[in-house]
Amino acid sequence: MTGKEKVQYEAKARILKALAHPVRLWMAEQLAGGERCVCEFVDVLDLDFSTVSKHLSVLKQAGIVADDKRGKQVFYSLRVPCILNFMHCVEEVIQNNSARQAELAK
Amino acid sequence: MTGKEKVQYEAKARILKALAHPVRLWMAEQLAGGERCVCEFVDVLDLDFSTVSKHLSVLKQAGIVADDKRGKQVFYSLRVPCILNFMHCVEEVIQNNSARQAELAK
DNA sequence: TATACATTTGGCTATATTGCCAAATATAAA
DNA sequence: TTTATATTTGGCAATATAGCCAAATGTATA
Repeated sequence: MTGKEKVQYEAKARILKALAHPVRLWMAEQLAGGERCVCEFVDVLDLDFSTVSKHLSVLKQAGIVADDKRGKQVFYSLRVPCILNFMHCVEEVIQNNSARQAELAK
Repeated sequence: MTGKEKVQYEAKARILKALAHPVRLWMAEQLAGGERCVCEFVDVLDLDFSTVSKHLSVLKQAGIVADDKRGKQVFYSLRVPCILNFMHCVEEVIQNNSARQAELAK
């Protein structure tokens, strides 16, 4: 792995890492259905307001979501919908894993 | 987020997390070109043998790669090539981020 | 059998992440 | 202007991750 490659893969990994948390992943998928304000997530997520805000901040830093302040609220939206295509693949991995588990159990 | 959803998103996040490291991401892409033994990665990666082995173990646990012991060597291969499709999207995020940075700098 | 080679495992330290609380900030309403 | 609401920020403790070393395991070769 060359020095240039290293930098590139660190950048890619940063983006994956931003998505690699159950709450952030769920939020990203929710945003595919349209923008949401922080409070809407807090209502559903049984997490501290500050925790939700920080998760969204991680997604924002990574460039995955955009924020838009309107009045007292901040609305977040998905900047890169292609993110979601990947989820099919992740689900495929999970299914393969289950199938293999079942095979081993036989 | 319901209890069932929570479990599902934890599973998805585990898979993303396995990929969310520059070395593991790079190795996964390398494996798209065909199987490699641990020592081949060690030669290129300036990391301890045990570190490389553990990274591959993380990918294996996640179901992303398969291992095959032949003689003294263990060969790893990519179980789920669709993983790589996602990289285009990640690169798109990176490009958007650069473009936005450039716009802000103006 | 003894030895060398390829890999994994256990253990340790350093660092990063998560989530809560309290405090700060910003904006609208009274 | 005071107050309430929405959000962010700073800081802390608990937990997870990364990478090294040393030791254990498994397999081929001498």
